[in-house]
Amino acid sequence: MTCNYEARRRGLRKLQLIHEAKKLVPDIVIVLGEELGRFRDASKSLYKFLEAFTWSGKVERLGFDEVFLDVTDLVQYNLVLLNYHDLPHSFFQLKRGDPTVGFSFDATKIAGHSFPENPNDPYNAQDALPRSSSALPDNANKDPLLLRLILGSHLAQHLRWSLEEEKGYTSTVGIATNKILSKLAGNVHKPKAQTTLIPPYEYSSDRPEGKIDHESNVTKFLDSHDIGKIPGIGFKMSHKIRNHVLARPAKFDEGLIYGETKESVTVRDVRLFPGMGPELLESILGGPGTERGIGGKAWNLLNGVDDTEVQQAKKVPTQISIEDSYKQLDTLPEVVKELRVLATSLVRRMHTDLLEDNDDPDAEGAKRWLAHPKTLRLSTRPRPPLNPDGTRTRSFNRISRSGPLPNFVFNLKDSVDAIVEKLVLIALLPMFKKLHPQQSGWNLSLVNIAVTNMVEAASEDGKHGGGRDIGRMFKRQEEVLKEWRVEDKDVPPDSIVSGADRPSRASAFQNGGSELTGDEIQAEPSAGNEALDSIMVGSEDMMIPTQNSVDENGIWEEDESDEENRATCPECDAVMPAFAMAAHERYHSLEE
DNA sequence: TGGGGTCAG
DNA sequence: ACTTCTGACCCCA
Repeated sequence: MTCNYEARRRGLRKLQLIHEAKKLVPDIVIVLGEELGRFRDASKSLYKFLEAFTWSGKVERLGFDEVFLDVTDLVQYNLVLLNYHDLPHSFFQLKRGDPTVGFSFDATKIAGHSFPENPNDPYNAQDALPRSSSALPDNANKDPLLLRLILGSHLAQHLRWSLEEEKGYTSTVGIATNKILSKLAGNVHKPKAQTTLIPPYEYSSDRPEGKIDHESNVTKFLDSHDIGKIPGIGFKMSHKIRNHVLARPAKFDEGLIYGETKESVTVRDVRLFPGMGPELLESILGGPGTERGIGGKAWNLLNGVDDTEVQQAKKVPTQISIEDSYKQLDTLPEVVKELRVLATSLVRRMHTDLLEDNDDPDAEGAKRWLAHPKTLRLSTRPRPPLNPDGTRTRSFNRISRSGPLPNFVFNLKDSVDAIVEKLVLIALLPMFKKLHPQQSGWNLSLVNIAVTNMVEAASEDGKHGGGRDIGRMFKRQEEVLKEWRVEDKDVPPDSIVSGADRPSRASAFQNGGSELTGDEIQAEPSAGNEALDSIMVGSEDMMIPTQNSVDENGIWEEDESDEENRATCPECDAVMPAFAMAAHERYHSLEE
């Protein structure tokens, strides 16, 4: 999968085949499996550490070990603060208006590496700087961009140094004016180094006094990159672009399996291809299912243009998922076992990532949910079946089914095991059968379960100093409740459970209240003959576990017989008609 | 919203 | 024999 830098020094690469690696380095240590928890913790701590330096909170994570920082505001502030009479002895303020927190630096030099490394072309970085002797603030405007990047490079160096001091992590940084350029600049010198892409960023030809034209360093930098190396241009898109530029499809296909091509097509090759531009790229990359405006976007990337903002730090993830892969997963008992394992991790992850310490003394629990995922998804990757007869093998990777996440998972009084047990029985297993109607022969190589569709809980702030934000709470209530609104009152209760994959909102429900937790307003159940409906809220959309049989096609079937269509509550062992299980489960979730 | 695709580390 | 375990965002119906 991957290897550390120690191994790379010995000639190993990531993605290398194990037998190759063993040949090269017989004393290689191979570690099977992973332990992501520690990486997640390290990542979070790293991220928090860097976030504390920013003023804007613009800290965007890319995976576990990369992060974009938008430090435009710090740099701008310190640019204004510079004393042009003595740039070599500058001070970078890390806090606004506090000259005591920061570091000294030489504002006439880039910290660390630059691209180009030794700018000895007519555009000399040093020449572009105001001279300390010239003493004219006007000169500072000679090239403010260079100064800003110099400031950025010193800030980066300070951050890297602090990170190593305080957290023990060495790091690599790229400094430029946008995400794509900084990311690529960061690749130039690794590990444990930094690279600043220095101006000019723009091509200029109309210099006075007949001076030589100046190529943009952005173009110079990007041109040598293989198109597939440009962030945002991945496997599929680089394939399409390559095919077009080389004007022939195959031949190099084997060569690029691991992303390397014999016949590399560089950004320059693409950029200078006859007629190349956003329109041609749109025709190459566009089509049904592709991103709108992809041609223009790709063209921008090839030119180093990226106006996407560095995202603000997010309080809750949009999705949490757990997956594992298997040599073979073929029987229902095995599947149930693995679902239990995965669901246990998932519930634990929900607790660590979505639960916050409750500082409200009125609240009954010590923890509160930051967000409630509304949806549960089960995905699998069936191993593609071999086709001896020649019929087309469909090339899909993963298939999935999703449905409402039952609310009992938010119950903090139940044990994780009890929650997992119910989740598997009531939600995951039915979804699995929907996903794999065939009773056997799935040959699964992967199973993933995820919670998505986060509805963020009203923040704690609303209730302190100034009272509760009623309007916002009603708005939230509206959002949370809308899926339970009465939509089709004419559907008789019987039909609720009659079909396994009945559309989920065919029946009429009013919220019973308990999917809201903690401090939230609860809905008033409606009166009268809707009383029955009102308790049947929660997971009744899902198939109810029953005694299943298999029809002649090997399809899962719900048993129609009333006698046998019974379910046992995993919690209290009560036996009841299957259709009542959802309501019963709801009852448990309401228990104090 | 559900299902799927692409891209990323 | 195109990794694994994620997470973000986009498209279409």
